[in-house]
Amino acid sequence: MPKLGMEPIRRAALVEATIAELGAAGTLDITVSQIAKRAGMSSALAHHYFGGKEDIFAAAMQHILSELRQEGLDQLTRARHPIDRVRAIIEASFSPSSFDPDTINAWMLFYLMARTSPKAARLLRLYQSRLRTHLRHALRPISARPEADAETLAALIDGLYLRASLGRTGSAGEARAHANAVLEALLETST
Amino acid sequence: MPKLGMEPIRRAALVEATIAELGAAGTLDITVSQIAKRAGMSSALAHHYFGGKEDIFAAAMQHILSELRQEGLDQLTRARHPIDRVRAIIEASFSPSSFDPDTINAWMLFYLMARTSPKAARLLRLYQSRLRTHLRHALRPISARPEADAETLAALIDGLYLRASLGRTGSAGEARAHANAVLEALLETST
Amino acid sequence: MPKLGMEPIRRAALVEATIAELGAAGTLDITVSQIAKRAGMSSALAHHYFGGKEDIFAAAMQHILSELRQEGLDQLTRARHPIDRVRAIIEASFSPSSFDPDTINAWMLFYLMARTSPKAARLLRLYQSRLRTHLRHALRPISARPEADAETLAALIDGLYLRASLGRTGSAGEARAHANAVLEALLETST
Amino acid sequence: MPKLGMEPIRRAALVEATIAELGAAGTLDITVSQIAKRAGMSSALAHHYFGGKEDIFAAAMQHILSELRQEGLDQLTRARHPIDRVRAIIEASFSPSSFDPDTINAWMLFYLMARTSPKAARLLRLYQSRLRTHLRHALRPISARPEADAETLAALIDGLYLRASLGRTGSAGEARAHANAVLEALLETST
DNA sequence: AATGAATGAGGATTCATTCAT
DNA sequence: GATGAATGAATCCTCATTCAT
Repeated sequence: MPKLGMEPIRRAALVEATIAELGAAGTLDITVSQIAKRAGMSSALAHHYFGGKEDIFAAAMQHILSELRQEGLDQLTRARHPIDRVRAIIEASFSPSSFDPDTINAWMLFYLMARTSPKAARLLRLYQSRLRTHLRHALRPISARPEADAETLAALIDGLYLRASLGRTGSAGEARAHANAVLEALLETST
Repeated sequence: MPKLGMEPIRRAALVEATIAELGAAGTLDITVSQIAKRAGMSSALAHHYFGGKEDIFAAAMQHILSELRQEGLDQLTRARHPIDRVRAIIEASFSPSSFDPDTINAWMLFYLMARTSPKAARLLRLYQSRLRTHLRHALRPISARPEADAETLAALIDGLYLRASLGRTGSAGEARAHANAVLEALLETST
Repeated sequence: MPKLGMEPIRRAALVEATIAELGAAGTLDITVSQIAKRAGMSSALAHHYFGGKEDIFAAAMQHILSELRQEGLDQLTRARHPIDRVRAIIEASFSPSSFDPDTINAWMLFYLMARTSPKAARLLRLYQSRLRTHLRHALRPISARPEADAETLAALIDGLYLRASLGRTGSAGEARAHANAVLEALLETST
Repeated sequence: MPKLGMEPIRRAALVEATIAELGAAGTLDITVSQIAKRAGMSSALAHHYFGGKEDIFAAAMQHILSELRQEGLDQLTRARHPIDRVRAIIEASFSPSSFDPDTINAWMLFYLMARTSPKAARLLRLYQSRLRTHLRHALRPISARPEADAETLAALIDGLYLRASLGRTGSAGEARAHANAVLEALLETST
C-alpha cells in the first residue's frame, strides 16, 4: 500500500538514524544496511531516497550543522548586550542538544569526512565561517582584536568538542566554563 | 637481495608510509596494500612484520605521539624560567615536525581511531595525560588556577590542530600566536 | 530476474552443490566460490544465505545424515520380525542413495570435520547414537550381547563406508553381504 | 657450523613432527611452518630436505604404514598356530604404538589424502593389500571363506580405527575385543 | 647446512549498489 | 512505494615456495 508524501518522513528517519548510528559506532565505517535497519526500512529504499551513501552522510551533516546554527541564532536574537551575544554563542555550542554524545561524535566524524568529500567540506566551511562571522561581529565592540579573538574562541570550542568526543572532559558545564574563562581573560587583556 | 636485520628498517618504513598515506588520503580507509606499496614492499611482508592492519596503525600512532612527546621534552629541559616551560610546550606542539600536514592529519585520524581501538585509546590517553601533567607543573608557580588553565590550553592546542587538519588556519605561526595569546591572557587574569 | 521465496531453493541448491563438490574433490579444501558456481550463483549470495563456509558445511552434513536416518526409519517401520529390523538398518546403510559415491565421500569428510568443528561433532554424535540405539533395540530380542554386537556392527558399517570412499570395495552389494554375514555369524554364536 | 649427515636426522624429525602436528590438529590443514617449528627448524629447511609439502606428508604416511606393517610382521613370525597368526595381526593393529591417538588421527587423515594424492593412494593401497594378503593366508587353513572373511575383518579394523579417531570407542582393549569376537564368530560359522 | 627475507596467488568475507517484482 | 535478490569489486590475511646470504 503505497503511501503519499512518504519521502520527507523517510529522509528524516534516515538522517536521524545516520547520526545515531555514527554516534553509537564511533566510526565512519558504518554500512548503509545498518542505517536503513535502524530507520526501519530496507537498504534499497535508502538508496532510492538518497542517491548513495555519501548523500546520506551529507544530509546528516547538514542536519547537524543547521541545528547548531539554529540554536545559536535563537539565542543570539534574544541577546541585547554585546558580551551577551558572545556568551549566547558559547551557550549554544554547549547546549544539551548540541553537546549530546551522539551528535558530538557525528560532528567529529564529519570533520573528517570534510577532508574527502567536497560536499561535506563545503558544508563545514560554511558553518565555520558563519560562526566566525557571528563571533567577530559580537566581539568588535568589546575586543581590541576581534578577528584574532574570534579565531581563538572558535578553535577552543572545537578543541573542547574534540576532547568531549573522546570522553575526556565529561560535562558540558565544564566545557562551557573553560570557554567563558578564556573569553573573560581575552577581554580583560584587551582593555 | 635479502639482507639480515631488515626488520627494524622495514618496520620504520611501514610506519612512515602509514603516516604519509594517512595524511595524503585523509581517511582511515587506506588499505594495507597502499601502505606496503608506498613503503616499497609487498602487503604480505607488511603482515609478516606486523601482525595485521591494526598493529601497523598502532605503531604509527605510537611513533607520532612519541615524537611529539620527545620534541616537548627536549625543549622542556632547556627551559629555565617557569613561563618558559609552558612556552616550550606550546613551541613543541607547533614545531615544524609536529605541525607537518601529514602528521597532523594522521594525528587527527588517530583521535578517531581511539574511539574504536582500545589500543589506540590507551596510547592517546597516555599522551594526553602526560601533556596535561607537564602543563600543570609548569603552570603551578605562575597561575592561580593551574589545573583549569592546563585543561584550557590543552583543549586549545587540540582545537588548533583540528582546524589545521582541515586546512583552515594555514601557518603554524598563527596557531602558535593564538596559543601564546591565551596563555598571556590567562596569566594576567590570574594575578 | 529475482523472484520471491528464493531462499529455500538457494539453500537447497547450495547444500546439494556442496555434497557434489566435496565428493568430486575428495577434500574439505573446496572454496565457497566453487560451491556457489556449481550451484549457479555468486559466492556473495552463498554467504548471504548462510553465515559463512562453516554453516554451509554444517547444513550439508545435516542433510546427509538426516537422509541416512530417514531412509533407515522408513524401512524400519515396515519390518515385522526382529531380525528384519536389523537387516533393514543394514539395508538402509547400503541403499543406492546412501551409497552414492559423492555422498559417501562427503560423509567421510564430515567425519573428519567433526574433529575440528563442534557443530559437526554434535551432528555426527547425534546420528551415531541414534544408529546404535536402533541397532541395540533391534538386537535385544535376538542377541545374547546386544550392546557389543550393536557396536561391532556399527563399526563394521563405518569401515565398509570408509573402504568404499577409497574406491576399494566397489559395489554396495558386496558391502551389504559382508555386513549380513557378520550379523548371521554373531547371532549364531549368540545362541 | 654445518654438520655432516644431518639429512636423515632432519628428515626423521620432520616426519615425527608431521604426525604429531596432524594428530594434534585433527586436520590436514596444517602449515609447513607449524611442522618445521615443531621439528625445531625453519620452514625453508623443511623445503630443502623434502621437495614440498606433499612430499613431507607422503614420507610421514609411509612411516606410519611401515610401522604398522613392521609391528604386524614381528608378531606374525612368532605365531605358530594358524589362528594365532590372525590374532597376531589383530593384536598388532591395536598395539599401543599403533593405537596411539596421534598416529590414529594421522592414519585417518592419510586415508583422506589418498583420494587426492596419487602417491598417498599408492602407499595406502599397498599397505591394505599386504594386510589382506596376510589375513587371507592366515585364514585359509581355518576358514571356509578366507577371502570374504579377510575382507570383513579388514573393514572392521578400519571401522574401529575410524571410531577411535573420533574419540568414541575409548580403549584399544575394547576394540581388540570386538575384532576377536567377530573372528570367533566367523570361524564358528565357517565350520 | 641453515635461515631470514620476500612474494604471488588465492580465499573468505563484506558492502554499496542495481534490478525485477 | 518498497523490498528481496543478486553481484562485482575490494580487502585482509595466510601460505607454500624461492632466494640470497
